[in-house]
Amino acid sequence: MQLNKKVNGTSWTSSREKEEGTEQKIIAAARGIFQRKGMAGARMEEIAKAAGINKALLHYYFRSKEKLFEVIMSEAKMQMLSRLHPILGGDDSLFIKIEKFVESYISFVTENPLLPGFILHEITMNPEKISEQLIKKGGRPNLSKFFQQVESEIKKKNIIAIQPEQLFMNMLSMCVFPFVGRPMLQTVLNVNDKKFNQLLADRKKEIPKFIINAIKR
Amino acid sequence: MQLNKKVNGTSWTSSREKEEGTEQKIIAAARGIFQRKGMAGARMEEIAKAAGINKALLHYYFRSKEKLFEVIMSEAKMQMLSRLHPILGGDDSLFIKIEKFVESYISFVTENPLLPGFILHEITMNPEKISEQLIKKGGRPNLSKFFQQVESEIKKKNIIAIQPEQLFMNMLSMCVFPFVGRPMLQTVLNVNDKKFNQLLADRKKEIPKFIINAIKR
DNA sequence: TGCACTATTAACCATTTGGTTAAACAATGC
DNA sequence: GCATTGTTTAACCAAATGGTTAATAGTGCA
Repeated sequence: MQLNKKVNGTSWTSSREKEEGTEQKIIAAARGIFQRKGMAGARMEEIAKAAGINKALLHYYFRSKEKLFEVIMSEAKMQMLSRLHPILGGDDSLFIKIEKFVESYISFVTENPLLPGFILHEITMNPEKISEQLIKKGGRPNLSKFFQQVESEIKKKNIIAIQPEQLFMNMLSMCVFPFVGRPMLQTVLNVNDKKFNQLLADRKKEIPKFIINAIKR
Repeated sequence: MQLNKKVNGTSWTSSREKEEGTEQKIIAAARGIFQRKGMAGARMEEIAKAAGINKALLHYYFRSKEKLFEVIMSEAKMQMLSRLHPILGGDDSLFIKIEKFVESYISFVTENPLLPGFILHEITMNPEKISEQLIKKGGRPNLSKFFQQVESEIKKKNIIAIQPEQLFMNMLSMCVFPFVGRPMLQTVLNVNDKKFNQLLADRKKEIPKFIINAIKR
C-alpha cells in the first residue's frame, strides 16, 4: 500500500487507465457531494458509494476527508477566480469589459450553479485558512487595471463618480447572488424553474445594460 | 420531567425567571452556533456549553437538534422576510421605496451579518422543506404592489423598460451579497475590516443612487 | 512460473455525537 | 414539614463516522 501513483516511463495501459479512472471518479463524486452538502454535511461513505468504490479505497487515494476536501475546494476556488483575471485585466474598454465579464461569469455559473454557494459557505466557515490559500494559489486576482480604467473614465467625465470597489461589488453581486439565493428568490418571486432560468439567461444582457445605464453620464 | 412550560396564573417569580432565562440562553447560544457552523456543523454539546448548561438540559427544553434548529431557522426566516413587506408594500413612490428598502435592509443585515449566509445555505441544503415553511409562516411576501408600481412607472415613461423581477433581484443582490461573500470580497479587493465596513455603510446611499440612475429616463 | 507492486475489499476500531435515564435539587402548594 | 412538580446533572447508550488493517486480486516483468 502506498500513495505514490506517479506515472513512470513504462507504457502501462490498462492499469493506468483504471487508476486514473478511479481517481477521477472519486473527484467527480466528491465534487458533487461536497458542493451539495458542504464539508460538514458530506460523508466519506457516501462519496465512496457515489464513486462506486469502497471507503478504504477512498482513503487509499486521498488520505483524509480534509485532504480530499482541499482538492475539491482548491479546484473550485481556481475556477471561480480564474474568470476574473483574463477579462478584467484585458485591454477592452470599460463598457465592453463589463459586458464580457457578466456574460462570461453568468455562463460559467449557470454550468456550475452550486459552486458559488459552496465556496462562500466554506470560506465563511473558515476564513483565515481558505482565504490565505486563495491568495497563494493563483495569486490574488488583479483588479488594478479595471480600477484604473474606472477612475480614468470618471476623470474624463464619461461616467459618474463611483468607487471602483462599489462598482465591482455591484457587478459581482448581481451576477452571483441569484444563484446563491435561488431557492429563496424563486419562492419569494413565485416563479417556476423554467421562468427562473429564463430570468437568469436574460441577465447576461440585462445586467450590463443596467450597470452601464447607472454609471454613464 | 415534562416539557410543558406554560406560564400559569400563579405569580411565580424566581422560578419563572430562571426558566425563561435558561430557554433564552439556549436560543441565544444556538443562534450563534447554528449561524456560524450551520446545521450539519453545529454540535449539541457545544451549544449546551455556550449556554452554560448540560446537554441533557438542552434536550429537556428542545427535544432534538432538528427541533432546536427549526426554532432558530424559523426565527431567522421571519426576520429576513418581514423586512420585505412593510416597505415594498407601502404607499411611497417607487424611488423612495428603493431608498428606504436598501437603507433598512443593509442596516438590518449589518446588525446580523451571518444571517443571510446561514439562511441561504440551509435553504439550499433543503429547499423543499424550508421553502414550504417559508410560505406558510409569514405568508409569501407580497411583491405585487411593488411590481405594479414598476410597471406603472414604465408606462408613464418615468423609467426604462425592465422586468420587475430583474429589478428586485438586482436590488436584493446588491444589498445582501456583500455580506454573504464578505470574506471572499475582502480578500479579492484587498481591504481591511475597517475599510470594508465603510464600503458597506456607503452602500446605503450608493445602491439607491446606482439603481435610480440605472432605471431613470 | 513466480516475484514485486499496485488496486481493492471486508472487517474492524476508536471517537464523536445525538439522545436517554435515573437520580439529585429546587420551589411551590398545602 | 412534606408531597408534588418542575429543573438540572452525571452517567450512560447506540448509531454514525472517519480512519485503519490485513488479506485478496490483478498486472507487468524477470
